[in-house]
Amino acid sequence: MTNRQNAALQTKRKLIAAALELIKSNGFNAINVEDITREAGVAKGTFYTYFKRKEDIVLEISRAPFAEIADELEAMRALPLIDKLSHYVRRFMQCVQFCGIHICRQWTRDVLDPNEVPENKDAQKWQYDVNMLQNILKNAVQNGELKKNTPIDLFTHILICQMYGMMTCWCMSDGKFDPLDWTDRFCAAQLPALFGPYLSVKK
Amino acid sequence: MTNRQNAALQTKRKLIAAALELIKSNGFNAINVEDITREAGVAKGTFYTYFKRKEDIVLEISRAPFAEIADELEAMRALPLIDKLSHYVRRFMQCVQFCGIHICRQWTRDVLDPNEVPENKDAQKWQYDVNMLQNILKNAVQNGELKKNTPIDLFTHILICQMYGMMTCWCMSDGKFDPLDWTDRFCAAQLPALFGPYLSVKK
Amino acid sequence: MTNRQNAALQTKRKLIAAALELIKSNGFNAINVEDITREAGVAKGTFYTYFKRKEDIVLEISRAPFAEIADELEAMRALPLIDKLSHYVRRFMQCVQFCGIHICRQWTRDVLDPNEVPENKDAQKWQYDVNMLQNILKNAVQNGELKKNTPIDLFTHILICQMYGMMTCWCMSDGKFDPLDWTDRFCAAQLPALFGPYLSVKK
Amino acid sequence: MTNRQNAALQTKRKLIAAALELIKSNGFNAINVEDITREAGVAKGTFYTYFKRKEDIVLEISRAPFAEIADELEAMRALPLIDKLSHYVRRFMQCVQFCGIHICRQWTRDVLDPNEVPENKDAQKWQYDVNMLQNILKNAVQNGELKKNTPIDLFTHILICQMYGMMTCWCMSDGKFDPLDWTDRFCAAQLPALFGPYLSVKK
DNA sequence: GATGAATGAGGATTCATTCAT
DNA sequence: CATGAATGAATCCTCATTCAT
Repeated sequence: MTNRQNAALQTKRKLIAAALELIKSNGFNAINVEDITREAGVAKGTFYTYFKRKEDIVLEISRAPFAEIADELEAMRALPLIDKLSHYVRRFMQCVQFCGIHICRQWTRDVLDPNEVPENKDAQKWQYDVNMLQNILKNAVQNGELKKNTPIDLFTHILICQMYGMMTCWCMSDGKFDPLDWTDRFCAAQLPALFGPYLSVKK
Repeated sequence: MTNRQNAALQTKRKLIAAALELIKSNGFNAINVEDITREAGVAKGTFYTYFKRKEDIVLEISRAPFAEIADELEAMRALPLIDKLSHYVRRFMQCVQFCGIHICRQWTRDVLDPNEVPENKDAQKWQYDVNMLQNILKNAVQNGELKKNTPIDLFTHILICQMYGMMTCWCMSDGKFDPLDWTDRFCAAQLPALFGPYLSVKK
Repeated sequence: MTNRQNAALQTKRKLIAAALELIKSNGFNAINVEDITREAGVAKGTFYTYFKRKEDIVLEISRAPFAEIADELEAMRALPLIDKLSHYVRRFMQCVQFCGIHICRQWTRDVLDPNEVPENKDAQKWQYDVNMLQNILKNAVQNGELKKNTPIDLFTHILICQMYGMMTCWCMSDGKFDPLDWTDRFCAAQLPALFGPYLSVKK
Repeated sequence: MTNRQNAALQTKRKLIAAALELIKSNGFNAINVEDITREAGVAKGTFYTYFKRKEDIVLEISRAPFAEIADELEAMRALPLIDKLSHYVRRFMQCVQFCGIHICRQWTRDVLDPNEVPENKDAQKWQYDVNMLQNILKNAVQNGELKKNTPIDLFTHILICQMYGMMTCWCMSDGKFDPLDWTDRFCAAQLPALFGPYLSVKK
């Protein structure tokens, strides 16, 4: 990578970091592009060197934290399924909290100009999360931890709804609903009940 | 009711009906107050006779359909708890679909001017839904259908999260996730597993 | 007309008058909508109550002066054709000068958003001018002043080109070419030469 | 010419060709410098190696085609004046059509920053065309084809206006007015009528 | 209660141009 | 000569809201 390319990468990172802080504190609508560039220490126009629209930086912000989860799962192969799922859900909700209410709210925003955004970005995030969860369960079936007749699709969607539901409750309850608090209770109450009948007997 | 009052009520209904259709089709941000009044056949200023702010009509839109659910529950007292809950969840998701993605998205919107809106309206809706569900369970305990040690609070929040989660999946999956379809599967899979241990034995 | 309608009309007139002066002095691109409204003594947004786009006021500006010419022609029925044409050309060029170089230049501007402007406004002005000239000649044939075999279409276009050509020379010569000065010389040199063979012999 | 000079010349030609096509298709305002360089296959900054301002490429585009006309006139010395003029006018209008409506419109544009453009470029083009036409007539007087009392100045301006007028009609009629079509009719109708009295008798 | 002209704050976005590499 | 990241000026237009009629 040349020096120039490196400098450009740094500029983009500064913009993302600045946007994360500002949106967490004030909300997406309450800040403008100039706020972001001022905080990042670059000129206003520089924003548009890296992002086509103001909205585009939101997805960029949440990409890095969630990407870490995937890495961690690799390291947890040996753990029992229930623990692995608990960990995944907990980490997911941590990322949600890290991003903050305002960024989560933004995920469900109107897609402003569907004509110019052929691939629906919201759908992308949803599909990405569905896939990751599905893989965890598929692997569990493959390595014999779960029985072959486990309804993977159903369980995947139950868990996704639970996670997105906690996020939405957090956003709509104005903070009354603490997602990390409930995450543990939900996992303890539901995961054994749901997966119990499909766990292979360990010797 | 005088003629004038009646005419006023009609005007308000025309505005709500116009707004529902326009927001469902185009999204809240994509339409303006003039669009609504034009569709309703009244002058722009008339909107502000009935709503203090543009945002206020959103809650008004969703009020009526959800209010019907409460009425129906009255009529279902005799049903077994699982059936009652299944019915409630299904009806809730029907209302969600009736309101449309754009209005659901609006529920999680930033509160634009917190100074002027002392009571957080988003929280109100969330609290309203929590309360209704909680009452169903409390009644079940009171009439002996559920054991006294039933973790009502936990179950209430699990169900609320499931419903809001389905709604959010619907919004974020761009239609791929069919909420009514999954509602039935979720109820069939989860309600017996969760509540089974706490149901009183019927003689 | 009610008082409110009357007040609205006055507002529109103030905007047109302000725009004429500002564009004549500085050019269309050099001024912005706020300049116009400030000069007219109204709020910025008021401009858009009367004009959909900034460009739209240009045609409005030139409408009134050219409309006067049509009225005057009525009053000149009795004059000989050559005099009538001379008068028309001269009055046309006076209107051109009245509007100023900047507004004339604007007539040939790119139509910014053809999708939203179904009827090409530039073509409208050109067609309007062609029609008026054509009518003068047609009437001359009808009342016997011109022979029936007069090539009306050719003469109409020659004259239109001459007038628009003087206008363009004025715009492109940066003032060196004086349109009114040349108008008289052109009329004196060309009108008799062109129309002479087709004028009916007077007794 | 060194290799480097040659490469530079090629780059400039690519830019001019790219700009011609893009402006013809979309108009000067609708394209930006990056469009031109992308089409030409060079970097954005390269544009400014060859042109001081975006506007400057417009005159460069039209220079080559019109320069050809001057060369052709040399070769037509022997032709009778009327034929020579007909040819000139026709070739001029061909160049106008070759450049396209958008570039012609650009010729009458506002001079954006008069302070930095001491010599008015629009005036230059107009003066250039006036001079060329004037020379044709002056030569005709010198070689005896036209009488000494021929009003050269008047005829020059009549013809210039006719040519610029056809161009403007073309631009303003949105294509309805076909300049080449009318060129022939105008020349046939006007040139003999105007110049007839001043042509020297040939033996 | 209805009207609709007037208000004016508000911000994303474009893009010509520069200049260090 | 070529590059392309960075600059930052420039402004049109929208639209929620008010209020005199």
